[in-house]
Amino acid sequence: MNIKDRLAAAVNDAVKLAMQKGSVPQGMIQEVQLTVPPQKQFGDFATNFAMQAAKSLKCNPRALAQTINDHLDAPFVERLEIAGPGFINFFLKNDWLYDILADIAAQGEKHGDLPTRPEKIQVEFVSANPTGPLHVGHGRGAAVGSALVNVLRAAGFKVEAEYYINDAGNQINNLAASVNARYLECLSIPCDFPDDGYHGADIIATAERIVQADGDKYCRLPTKERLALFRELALKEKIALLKEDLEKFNVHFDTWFSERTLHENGEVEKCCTELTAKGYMYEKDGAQWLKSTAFGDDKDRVVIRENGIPTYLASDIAYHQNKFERGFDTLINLWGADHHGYIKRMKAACETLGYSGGRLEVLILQMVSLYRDGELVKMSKRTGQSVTLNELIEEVGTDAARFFFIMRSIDSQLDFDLNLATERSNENPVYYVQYAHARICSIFRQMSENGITMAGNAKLPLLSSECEIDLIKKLGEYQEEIASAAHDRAPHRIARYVHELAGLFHTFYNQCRILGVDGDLQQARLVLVLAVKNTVRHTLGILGVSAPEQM
RNA sequence: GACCCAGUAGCUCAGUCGGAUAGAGCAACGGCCUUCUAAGCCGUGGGUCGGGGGUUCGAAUCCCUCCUGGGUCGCCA
Repeated sequence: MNIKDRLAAAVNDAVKLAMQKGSVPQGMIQEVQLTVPPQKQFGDFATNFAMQAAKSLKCNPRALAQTINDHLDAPFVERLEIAGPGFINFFLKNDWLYDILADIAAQGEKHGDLPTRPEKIQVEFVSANPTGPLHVGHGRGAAVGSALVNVLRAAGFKVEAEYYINDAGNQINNLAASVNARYLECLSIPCDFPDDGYHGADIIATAERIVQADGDKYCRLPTKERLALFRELALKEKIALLKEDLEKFNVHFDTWFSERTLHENGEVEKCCTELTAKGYMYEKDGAQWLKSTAFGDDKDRVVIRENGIPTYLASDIAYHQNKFERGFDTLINLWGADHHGYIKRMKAACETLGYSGGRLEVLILQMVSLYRDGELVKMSKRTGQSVTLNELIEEVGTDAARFFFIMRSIDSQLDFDLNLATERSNENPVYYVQYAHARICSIFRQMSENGITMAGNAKLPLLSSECEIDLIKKLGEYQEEIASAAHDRAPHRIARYVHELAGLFHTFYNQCRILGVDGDLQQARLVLVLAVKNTVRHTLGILGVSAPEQM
């Protein structure tokens, strides 16, 4: 049991004992919550329990706190103070810190991996249409999504990362038509560019590649056949590029799920039949509608159009049924802010399928705006002027881009200033963290060079200066940080945590020498430094940022 | 008209299931390299937490209302 739980239990026992003795009125009491106080002068841990309990027990909070003090049996507590309106501040004997550090040292690189949990979670993210290159908005989704997957895994969940390939529907026909137009253009054959076509330079490149490989031979095909051929060709190429770009950005998917297979396997049809049988579908104006209002949606939604072609929602319903049937307890979808209006109907759709809407969590990621030379760079695919993820990576690097994307709460819009990220990259927080790691690696390199080895029975209580204590405390908070970041689906907390940890390390490094000090102290500090190194590596692993050994 | 997100230091943002004197980075100013990486450290200044009401012992946090910015309201995906 960790120190916090032991302390909470001790407080709880003290209250119960006091109740038995009649020192406080009998009654229901809430769980004892311990927090790390905002200031050191308030101790190692604090609780507002006395103020909370005073309400239900109808007694004076400070008096209750005093009674708890009188009945407390916790030898690891050095002293406590009753402060303000009734806070209880606990000052612990330092032993607990050395226990923590010894424990962390024993875990090695596993520090941060929490015990396995039974829950299976699927995280679906990016899922950009395979009609062109990823842009910076997708990049944010990719960075945050992959970090979320990593933090959930660290927290012990069984997690699968999935990319939903929208390889059916209108946009793919538009893709084919666009490639076709560029192809004919390459061959100087007059043709009109489709109204909804994609103007990106990558489409021209695709057409040029086709011309290079096969010349004008497709001109002789009937338009319909040519389009079908180009559709497959372009799709294959675009998906390959997506995979390549994402790998380069340190984003890996366990499953690439094709929308088309849902149609081909008859899952969309099966799903509609099922919903009709359940009475959640009805006909109106020649179309088939989902009665999504039955589960909180603002209006019912068309599933099968008047022309008999299923809507995007139809495949999405079948897709989510497919996900649930694969045995996931929870589905997490990471969507762009422009899709928030889609949440209600999707949750409603899950309900019609018989799955609680609560098992589908939709995280909304706010937009990214790109600035160059102080001016907003438009990211429209249609204009072909968009800055791609690839270009961003080339300019600022994967590490900086990922760290910046993840560092912020998903609820905040992101202004990405390219000039700042490139010209002044030395001021990036990611370097600050990586530098801490590189410094540590340097220490260990010199340790080896000087023939120093780690003994294994270090006298940890020698680590008694304030900066050492602070560092150990921070390390001790890591597991909880993982758990809460996973629980709240908030990977940005890990970025902040490691930044703070790196800061405490830099302070320590400037104040305390590690190599060349007294033998026992040197050993103890090496244990501490190794623990920091392992923890930094672990966090950077979650963030998908490299941990350089030299900078 | 409805819905979602945001509004906190000069700038970019944390903190939001109520807690103590609201934090960090950048920018500004002043110090620290004969010793493990100065991409670092130490110090200083900087705030009506968008406005107004309410609940509470206690509100940046909860409720109501208004204002501003962004996003969305399709038989597109």
